[in-house]
Amino acid sequence: MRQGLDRTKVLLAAAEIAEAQGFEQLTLAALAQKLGVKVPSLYNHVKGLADLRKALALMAIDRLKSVMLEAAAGRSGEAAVLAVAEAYIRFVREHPGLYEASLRPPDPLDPEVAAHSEGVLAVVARVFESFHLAEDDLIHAIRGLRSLVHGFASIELLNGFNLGLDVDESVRRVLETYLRGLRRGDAPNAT
Amino acid sequence: MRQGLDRTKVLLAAAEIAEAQGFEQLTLAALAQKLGVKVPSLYNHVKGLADLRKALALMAIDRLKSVMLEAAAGRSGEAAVLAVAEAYIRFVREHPGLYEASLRPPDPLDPEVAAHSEGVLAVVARVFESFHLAEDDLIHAIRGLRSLVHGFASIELLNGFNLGLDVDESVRRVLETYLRGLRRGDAPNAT
DNA sequence: TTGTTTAAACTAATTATATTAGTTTTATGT
DNA sequence: ACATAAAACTAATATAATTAGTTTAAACAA
Repeated sequence: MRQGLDRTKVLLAAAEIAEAQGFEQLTLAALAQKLGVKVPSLYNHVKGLADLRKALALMAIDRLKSVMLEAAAGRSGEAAVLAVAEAYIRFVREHPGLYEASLRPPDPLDPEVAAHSEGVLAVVARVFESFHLAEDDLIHAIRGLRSLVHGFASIELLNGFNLGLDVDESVRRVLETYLRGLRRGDAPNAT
Repeated sequence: MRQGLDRTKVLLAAAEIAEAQGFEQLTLAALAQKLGVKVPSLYNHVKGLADLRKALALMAIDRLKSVMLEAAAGRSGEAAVLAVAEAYIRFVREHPGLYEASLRPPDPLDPEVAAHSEGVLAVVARVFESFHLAEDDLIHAIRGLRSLVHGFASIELLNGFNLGLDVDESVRRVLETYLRGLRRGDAPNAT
């Protein structure tokens, strides 16, 4: 039976499975069933599971970049940093399966994956522009913000925050704390 | 042929595979081969792959807690926080396979896993004691430090820091920035 | 020492997944 | 109407996990 599939439809269906059932549950078997097709037919559209996962990672990275860009639009300074960070965390909450796909491409060193990731980094760098940091300070600051946001989102994803305290409040506080530290000491401390 | 295996030997061999070849490569097939035994024989010692992964997660969490405790010994205040955070990051660098095992137990909500994780949290809480934070502030501060440290270590693990700048320097800077922010504003900002 | 018991290992079979090779079918365009 | 190319198929292979049931060897008791 002809289903009229193409690579895009396959990828969208894969994303739906990852979203609804988790990244681990995305198998070619599940995907073929969802599309009403036998497993080998998928090979007409993707080269295999690895190719599928890589494509999904690229899609996820691009979507993340989009929501970050939207959050940054029309804002500057600390407000922009906060908005971007919160958009990132919201994305992970709303699309846990996709986010996991973005973190686990078959080969993290793949140049194409790296290039798309750079795009996300560029947004962060842009948002820090108005801070007028020295080149090295800027890089350290970006690494810190990335760590904070990725770390927070990942722990939330793994159900790591067991205590009852409001998580959104934590996001705000933690970001404020980091920005406060940045504000009063972008130069390294003499130790 | 009798190999004289027991659960402990099986777990240690599993840890070695995870360390040397990565968490994903830890299969019952690889483990059986390493131990000179057929796959089904492993079922005399572990209930299956899920049980093996859970046991490995518990082992990893406990070892992480140990290195954190050692780092905290004899220190207090910010020095203790820094030492614990750096020990955490060092552990992830030296034992990436085990760390990944600690992050991906078959069921993250399993009570036993949760209990061991609490142990790690308790170390962080202890190290923050001398900061004399209000209860809520303490929880937010812990969440922030965890996010920062876990985020940094994970990104490093995924080869996410592509730029050439020294990563150890980043660790120091980022932690200092966070602590500085904490120092000058443990009460929430009026917004 | 001999015999019994138990745990450790085995063989055999089942299920699920991914992959490759080679074939049929169907839509499209000449 | 026919040729082509893409999309789907069947069949077969390989790897992994798991379960059931059997053999074997070590440990212990009579």
